Amino acid sequence: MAEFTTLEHENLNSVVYGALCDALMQGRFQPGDRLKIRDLAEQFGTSVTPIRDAILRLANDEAIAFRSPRDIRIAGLSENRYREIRAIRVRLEGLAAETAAQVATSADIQAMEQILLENEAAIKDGDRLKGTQLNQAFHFMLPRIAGLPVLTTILRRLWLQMGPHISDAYLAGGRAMIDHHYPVVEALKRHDPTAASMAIVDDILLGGKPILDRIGGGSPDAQPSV
Amino acid sequence: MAEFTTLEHENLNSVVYGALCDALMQGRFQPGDRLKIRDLAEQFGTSVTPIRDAILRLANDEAIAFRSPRDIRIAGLSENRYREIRAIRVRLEGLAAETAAQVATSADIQAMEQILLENEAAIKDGDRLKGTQLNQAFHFMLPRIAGLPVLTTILRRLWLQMGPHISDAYLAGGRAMIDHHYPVVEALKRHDPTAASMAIVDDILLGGKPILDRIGGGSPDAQPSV
DNA sequence: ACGTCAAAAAAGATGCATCAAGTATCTTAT
DNA sequence: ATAAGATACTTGATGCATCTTTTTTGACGT
Repeated sequence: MAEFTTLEHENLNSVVYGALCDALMQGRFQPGDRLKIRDLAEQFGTSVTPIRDAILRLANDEAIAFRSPRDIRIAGLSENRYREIRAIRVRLEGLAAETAAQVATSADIQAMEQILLENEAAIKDGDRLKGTQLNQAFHFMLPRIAGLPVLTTILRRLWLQMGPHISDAYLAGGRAMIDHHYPVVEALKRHDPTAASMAIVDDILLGGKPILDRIGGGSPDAQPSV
Repeated sequence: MAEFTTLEHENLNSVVYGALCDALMQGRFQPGDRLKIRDLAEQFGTSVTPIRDAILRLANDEAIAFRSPRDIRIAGLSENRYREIRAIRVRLEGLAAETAAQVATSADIQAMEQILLENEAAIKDGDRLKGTQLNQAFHFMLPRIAGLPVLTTILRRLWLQMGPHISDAYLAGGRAMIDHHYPVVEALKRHDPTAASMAIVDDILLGGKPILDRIGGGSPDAQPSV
């Protein structure tokens, strides 16, 4: 029974949701920023209904929070919560990398190398926005190659929560973000699941260090769960 | 700045969402069942707005799908998708079990044993609904003990998708579901993270076998990702 | 200047009317 | 009797009015 192909009916609410997701992932919102339904409705040129729909979905994603009944804001991110998200990403992106290493085609690998190339250019140009986008594109390539749509959705949601918190810390890390990407591609080339997993874990933990430093006090990773 | 306590403003939409979530988790919907906003509005005694809000959230959770522009139905679950969900659960509940084993108090363990006790009784009574609920309660206890709220949310969403598909298969497995729970508690008692993780993985893979048999053809687990 | 409090403005929640598009039913001609 | 076309109905999407509560603002007193 069943197996519905999720054909996206481009509702207005989906359009608004997509636009807000992009904005969140690109760091165009700051934590604590307030969202007003009527203001957004005016910006998007719609009534308040599709905006409310999109806001509700984002709240369901825990990307935005209702601080009080009439106060919608970009959600905060405590150090503990960020550590939890990181631990989850380690497990899930590890799974994605393992699976991807087993099934990656040469076209897949070429696509990843293309992203790395463009990412280098973005870093050289100091294009913060493009760098952020390409970093995300790299990470989302793994579950896509692995053919894991559920995992992709989960990661997208986690990134929605991280988005407003990584923008400032991104450039602070310099090349730290992209340096760890090369071993991932190498492992995929060799079809080595274990190496691919270890490489992406390194990227999450080491490359993500500046983010943690910004959110928390930058204390050593004493947490057992990694 | 930041760190908003997610205080649930008991909106009507939250009430409806919670009720529908419960219904889904308890297997009170069948895959392909159609949902009608106006009908639900009448059942809940509200206008259509809070119902739409709740439906939209469930669609965002991918628990329900819009088959066509005016046709809302309980989502289907392909064998591949179920396998993916299972692989994700293995990783995430494994993480939860490891962490829980490190921090579990005697009160935590007592609570888990209490669930097992009630679950035994439910099986003896042939109370399918209660058995399903207690099985879920057991699984959600681990991330709760571990103090991993993000992980809890992810698992809840996965269960929302599985709910309509496990009800029938539950009793078919007989005691298979609860048998694998005891080693988990034993591992928690010994504060043995590895054993706890392995035990819960066993439960997911072996205890969940009848579900896979029902959804797919019950073919051997040839998939690499487990 | 600063804090307090009340009036005014704002804002999300809810309900409802209407729209467009699909579905079912009925009519009518063959 | 059947099938094609027309009509009526269903249904989610969208827009909007209103309600209640919150938030803001500004006057006032200290």
